[in-house]
Amino acid sequence: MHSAPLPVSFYLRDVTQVARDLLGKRLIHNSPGGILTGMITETEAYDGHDDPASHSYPGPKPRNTMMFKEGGILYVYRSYGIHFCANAVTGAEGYGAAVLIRSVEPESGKNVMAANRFGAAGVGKKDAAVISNGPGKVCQAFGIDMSHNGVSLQNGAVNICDSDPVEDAAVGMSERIGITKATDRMWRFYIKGNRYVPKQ
DNA sequence: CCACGGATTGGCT
DNA sequence: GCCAATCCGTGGA
Repeated sequence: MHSAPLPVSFYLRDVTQVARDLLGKRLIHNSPGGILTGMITETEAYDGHDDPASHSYPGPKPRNTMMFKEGGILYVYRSYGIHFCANAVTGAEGYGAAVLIRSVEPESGKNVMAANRFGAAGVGKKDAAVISNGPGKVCQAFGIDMSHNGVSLQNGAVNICDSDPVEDAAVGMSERIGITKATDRMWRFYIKGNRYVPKQ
């Protein structure tokens, strides 16, 4: 029931393995509005070497600094000038890989998440499936922004805690969404049939 | 200094 | 299905 944050060693493995194993784990944000938790239902791997789609591909830059830290921290970036996307950094110091959290199934704090997404007046008036079924939506619902870039996932306000593994038969794989490079790699992982996972 | 475009989303045709 | 919104890192002049 009460599970511990995943240890740093969990993240010091191949990024595709971490992306797959993060399915079913619990994302937790002890936010100003209350404790928010949800089960990770969809991820994508971005490698530190030979992956043109990765932000780390051009090498260390001001924006991607956190990707090159040791695994087990959060990398947040602004997408299309409007949204934020959250990643779990993986690999050793200097490697430059991360797992994008694309969708989450809300567990605790659903009303706060709905308020974060739609405003207080929108709570209870929108289809729940649309609260966190995309990377920008996850960050908005969970109240994650650039202030969380680089925070530890073990002992800060944002954690990822252990939970029951998802069996192989329930894991779907596909090419990554929304990219134009290295589209041949099947580095998107999701829980089949989950209503918070789009494009199945 | 300036121009370009993206790991997205939601609204309109 | 198409496309605008909107920021800022990055790269070329």
